[in-house]
Amino acid sequence: MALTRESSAGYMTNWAARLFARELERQLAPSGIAPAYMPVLFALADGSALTQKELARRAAVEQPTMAATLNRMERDAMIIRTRDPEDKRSALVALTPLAQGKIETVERVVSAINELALEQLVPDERRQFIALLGRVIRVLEAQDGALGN
Amino acid sequence: MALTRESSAGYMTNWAARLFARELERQLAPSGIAPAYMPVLFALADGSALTQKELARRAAVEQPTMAATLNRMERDAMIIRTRDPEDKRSALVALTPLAQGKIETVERVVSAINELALEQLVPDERRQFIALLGRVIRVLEAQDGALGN
DNA sequence: GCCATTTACATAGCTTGCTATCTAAAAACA
DNA sequence: TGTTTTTAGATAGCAAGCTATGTAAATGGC
Repeated sequence: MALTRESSAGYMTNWAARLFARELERQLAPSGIAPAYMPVLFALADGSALTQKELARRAAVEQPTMAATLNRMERDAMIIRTRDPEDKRSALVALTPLAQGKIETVERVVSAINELALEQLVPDERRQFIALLGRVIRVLEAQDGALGN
Repeated sequence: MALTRESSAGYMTNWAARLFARELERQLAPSGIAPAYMPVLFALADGSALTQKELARRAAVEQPTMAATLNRMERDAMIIRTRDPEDKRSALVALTPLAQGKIETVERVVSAINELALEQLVPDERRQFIALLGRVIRVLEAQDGALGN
């Protein structure tokens, strides 16, 4: 079978992800929230404080990626890092009131974009889409875990 | 309804795309081909020469992104740019024999990764997955086109 | 024929991802 | 106790995406 971009799951997934990111960035811009801040925002929304390592795990990104994201969030006054007295290597990250105050807006934006993206799909197809993505992710995660890191 | 990453189409799509990219990079590394080179490789595989603008359109990336990709490909001796005598603003891009010689390998790698990613899905589900991605892309592209550029 | 507009590309600057590698603290163990 | 190993983060360096903006060539009116 012909290998066209339209029939390559990887190419299509990358393409869709870039379109999601563009739209998200556009809609989040006024709030001062960048897309990469979102997993951190949601993880700490309940007022808890977590380590960088735990945040990286939840966002499914590598440690240096999370370090850079937290640096930008700190610059933008979205988080504060406090040295962990129990373990001097690590810091506990918590949201500032500024960030707390933006969570609802972010949730609305995310819902709106998901709604837009899926607007041509009936409820059953939406569930299917999410479920299929989940199954693809599980396979690729297993592969990723199998070789190193 | 709860807004968890597992139920956000955007988050899941981004996650899947990153996993695809990691695996692709790993498997393409020995060949010296970076993932972003692929759309260029396939567009020029027949020996034709295209402008940067046309390559950007086919890869669905912005012009400066394609410019940077072509710079890296030139550095890696994958393409040659020849000034277009008809239009002194533009250059025609063609693959070098080095790049031509890698196309088959790249095709094999792409097929293998798509096969891996979809290995848990039956043929019908695979078609569904690609089709749903296509419909999501179409909606987001329309939105993107509607506001500027 | 000349000026205004459009077009093709270049460049600057930023985000978000990655790998590889370093440092310092904590934990394990001999 | 002292040494080795593991763990948490930091840092360097690169890829690949984006927007905004600049420049030079081509095009389109008038």
